[in-house]
Amino acid sequence: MITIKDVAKLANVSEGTVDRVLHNRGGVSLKTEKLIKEILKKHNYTVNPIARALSIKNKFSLYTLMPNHDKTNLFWKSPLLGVLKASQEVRAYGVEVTNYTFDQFKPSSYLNEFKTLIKSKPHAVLIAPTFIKETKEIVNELEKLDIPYAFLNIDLEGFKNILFVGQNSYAAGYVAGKLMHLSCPDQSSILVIQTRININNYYAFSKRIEGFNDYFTKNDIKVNIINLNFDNLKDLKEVGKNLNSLLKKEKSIKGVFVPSSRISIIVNCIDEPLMNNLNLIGFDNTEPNIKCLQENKVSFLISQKPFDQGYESIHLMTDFLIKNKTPIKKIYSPIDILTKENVIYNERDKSMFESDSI
Amino acid sequence: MITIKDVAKLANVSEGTVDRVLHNRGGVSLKTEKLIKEILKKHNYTVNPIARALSIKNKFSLYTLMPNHDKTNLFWKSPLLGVLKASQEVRAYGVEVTNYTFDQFKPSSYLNEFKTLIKSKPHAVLIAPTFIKETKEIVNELEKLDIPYAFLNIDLEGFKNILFVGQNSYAAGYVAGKLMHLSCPDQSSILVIQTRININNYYAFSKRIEGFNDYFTKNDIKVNIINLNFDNLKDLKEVGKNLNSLLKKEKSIKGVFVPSSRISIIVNCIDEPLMNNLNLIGFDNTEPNIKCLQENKVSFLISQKPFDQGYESIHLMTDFLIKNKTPIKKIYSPIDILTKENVIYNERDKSMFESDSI
DNA sequence: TATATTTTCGTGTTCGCACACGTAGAATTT
DNA sequence: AAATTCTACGTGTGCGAACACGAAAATATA
Repeated sequence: MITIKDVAKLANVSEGTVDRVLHNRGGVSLKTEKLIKEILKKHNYTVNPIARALSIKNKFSLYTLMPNHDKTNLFWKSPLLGVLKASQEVRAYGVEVTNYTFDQFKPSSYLNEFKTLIKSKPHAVLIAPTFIKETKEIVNELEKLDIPYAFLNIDLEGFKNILFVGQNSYAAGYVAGKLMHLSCPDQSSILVIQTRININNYYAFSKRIEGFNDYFTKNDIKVNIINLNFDNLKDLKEVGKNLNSLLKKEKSIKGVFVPSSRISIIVNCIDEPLMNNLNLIGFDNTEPNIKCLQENKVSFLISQKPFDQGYESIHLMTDFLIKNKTPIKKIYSPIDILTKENVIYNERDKSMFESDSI
Repeated sequence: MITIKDVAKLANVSEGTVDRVLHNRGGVSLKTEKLIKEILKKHNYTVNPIARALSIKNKFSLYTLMPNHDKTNLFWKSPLLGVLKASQEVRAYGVEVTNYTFDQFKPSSYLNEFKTLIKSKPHAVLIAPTFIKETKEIVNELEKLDIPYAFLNIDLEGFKNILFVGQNSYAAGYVAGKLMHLSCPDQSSILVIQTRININNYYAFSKRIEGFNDYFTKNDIKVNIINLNFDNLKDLKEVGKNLNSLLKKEKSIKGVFVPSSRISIIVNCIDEPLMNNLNLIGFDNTEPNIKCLQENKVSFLISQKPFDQGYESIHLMTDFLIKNKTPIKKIYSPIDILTKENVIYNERDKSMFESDSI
């Protein structure tokens, strides 16, 4: 591994000159520049990222803004864990990550947290743009201040975010359609359950449903899709009543598709006897969802490596900050198909935490 | 982030003393040691891994030994790419990775390459233990020289390897069984094709078949499983003749399971008209296999993130070398279910190569 | 008490890179 | 010809940790 010093010696100049060429900071005559560049190429010099990181004194601040999580709302735990893990790793590179969370059902909370956050004048921001209208306002402010921003998990279009990390919702829904088709006999009815509790990032859910439906139409498969909306998932008794009576009435329903991470809640509303001939497909590997898989209550979960989403975002943003390297604009997460049999091999948040690998 | 210098100032000692305490190298009086330890804990000091890496002069050599790849044999390309990518990253940490490959059909090649490799007295070795007998010999030598070793992709039991990174073959086969069950109507016959060309790491393949069969027996599903062996996959015409005549004769065959990465070769042997009502399931996301998926010739591929296997092994071994950190003994790769619809989102070898992220 | 031996600790250098600062000599202006 | 920029480069310092060397302090031995 050749160093700047070595190059300098070879070119008969000082290290400073080589450095100037490397960062084309000017002040080098054309011929020495050419000579140095040749030597660099010949020995294919690469910076020692370690030394570089050590010597950079600039400290960067990176702020994240995503929904919080609690018992009933576990999805956002994973991205946060990924972010935290990556934060440890990039700290030594002079990047300080600070996390803000908001109530995902309150646009005002989203906006308020942002307003607090922005006071610290961050060098970059990573947000889960849960509400469209408020995101516009936020982005406006960011662009005014010339602060680069990236989107996590939710892929809003029409913004100048430098990066999106998350799943292609349409494709994920399409895969769900295929799995549903595989699980259900022909001519079945399929129930698609939306929960208005998520009117917020409605966009992703409707894309999933669009993909789901398209699978059947594009492949010319005849099914009867029944849409069901619940305004309030908190009132589980009410939900259960409606759901069970519908299932009793429509015996042709063989599949239930829940395009959100809340399938475990739905499962708990359905009477045991009705579950027997039902194939349920949902999203996301939250703990209760995984439990449903393992107890044979859910056939498939579509997952998206949320931990990795958080983890990778931070690393890519760090690269952007310390190397001025613009990332690929969209990083699509895998569309993982989880079953009872493979779910335990899918993710390992914990082991990643034990090993503070490089 | 508190530094050694800071701690030294707080304790009224020099940096050297703090360093001695940190590495308990002795030569520090009990009371100063106690004082320093208290300060370390109070400000919860953590080493700056960057600075540490820079100052460590020890160079470690890490050797890998895995099968080579060519057009007909693509599987081992991915782990190698992962290894190469990780090698770049750990180089700055003073770990030099050198790769040796062998002909996966020649035990002698395996052994010979090892014998060349071992002459360099590596600090650690990562091998894909393709042949059991020869592996015993190799391990013997390694243990005599006190060189730690890890297994990549193939999980041989009864050895003192510090690490295994790869898939649980039994579980992967079990998942394949489930998918086959989903795809085929009840009472079908299912063809399981083994290729003796792989008698070598036969172990993994037989585990996959065991898992596959167990899925049906444990779930009380009646199928008729037909086993077929081909001694020589090179003579494709011969293979095609046998295969096609069997398929023509046994109309009940609705599924074909190939527990190796060679399903694309099998696909190319089957006559188009016979493909129609056939569900094929194979292993590994090699380029030809992916093509088969996309052309609707194969229903599912079970994959195992081979790139990541290589990538992670190197990082874990590096941790082991430079931090004396013994990794978790077995790192199981995900059992990815690939379909036409989700395959493009599954892996991104290339993008990982573009971004030389930290 | 004087000398020898440990124990305990400070100093200085090194790793590779980034960057502020300084300066010799060339080029230009007056 | 003197005074002034400019150009092109060298020097020095710092980042945080590791470690070798050796000095001072503490203890042991005579």
